[in-house]
Amino acid sequence: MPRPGKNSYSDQKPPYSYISLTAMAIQSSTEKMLPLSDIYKFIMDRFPYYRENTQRWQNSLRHNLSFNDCFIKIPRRPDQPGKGSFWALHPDCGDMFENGSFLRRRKRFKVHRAEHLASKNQQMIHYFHHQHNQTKLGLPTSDGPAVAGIGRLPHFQPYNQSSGFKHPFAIENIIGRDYKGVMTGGLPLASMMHHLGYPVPSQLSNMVSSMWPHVGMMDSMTSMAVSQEYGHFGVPMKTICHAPTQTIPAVPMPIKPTASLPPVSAIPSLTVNPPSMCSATATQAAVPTSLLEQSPGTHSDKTGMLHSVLVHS
DNA sequence: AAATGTTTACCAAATT
DNA sequence: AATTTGGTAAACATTT
Repeated sequence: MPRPGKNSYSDQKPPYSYISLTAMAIQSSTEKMLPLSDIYKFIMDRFPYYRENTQRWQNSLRHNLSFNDCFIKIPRRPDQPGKGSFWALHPDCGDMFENGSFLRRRKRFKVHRAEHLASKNQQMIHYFHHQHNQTKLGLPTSDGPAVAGIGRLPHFQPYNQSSGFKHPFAIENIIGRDYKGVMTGGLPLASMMHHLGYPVPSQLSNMVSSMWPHVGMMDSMTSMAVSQEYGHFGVPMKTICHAPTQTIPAVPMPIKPTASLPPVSAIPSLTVNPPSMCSATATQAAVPTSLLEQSPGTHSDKTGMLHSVLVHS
């Protein structure tokens, strides 16, 4: 078992799956969407482990991006030049890490076939772009720009979870669970960290705060404060679901231990699309290639979505 | 060309 | 034991 004193955890593989890492990156952005390159940056910035074998893990990451429905592509508007699209979390993916494990989800989020079609996709795109506008205009935002926005999609009916999703960090989700029955992957993060040799407060209260500093106080974090790097894995965790009643993608968020919660956009290396101009009306010139009817059961539905998105507006 | 995206296949580990 | 989920490799396709 690696000891905290050693070479620290830097070189250890973070206890996060590519899905959670990606979700973190996306959620950390003010726009709640990032181009691939920025997702890479985010990960490399805080997890030294990923500064190597880039070809390998980035390929895996890309694979995850297009393979999982929880990620959606948001096409760039003409005023947002650059390579590749933006990646965002599907508004309905809810809390993918409910079980407290960022390694393995309980269920894979899948968009029902019917959901792929329809204008919903366009609405989503609109939503994200709108969010972009608001951020740019410095409009009021509860806790950081688009934070509360993600789930505030009145038009998006959570097609799955019947009722509002449970706050992943609700205390019940932390202690009120019979871990015996929980899969290994569902090991509480704190336990996992401990197992990995990370300093983990023994008391629950501390555990909670260590896992979700935004809930508690960052102070207790200082002890765990990591080098100049970003914390060792689990360290600063943050969720963005502050609106219990809404369907908001909830993901862990490693926060930069240094400054007091500097918005990701403040991180130099993480240059989020600068709120540049954005015409409310995106005029995309895209040809609607067979967006709607794709062979049923095909995973290529996501592709169709993209196209459909561009079609209108 | 290089960066992005998509897909298929295999394998291992976790979960049921 | 059978399923699921996640990681990796690889072959392509698409876009910048």
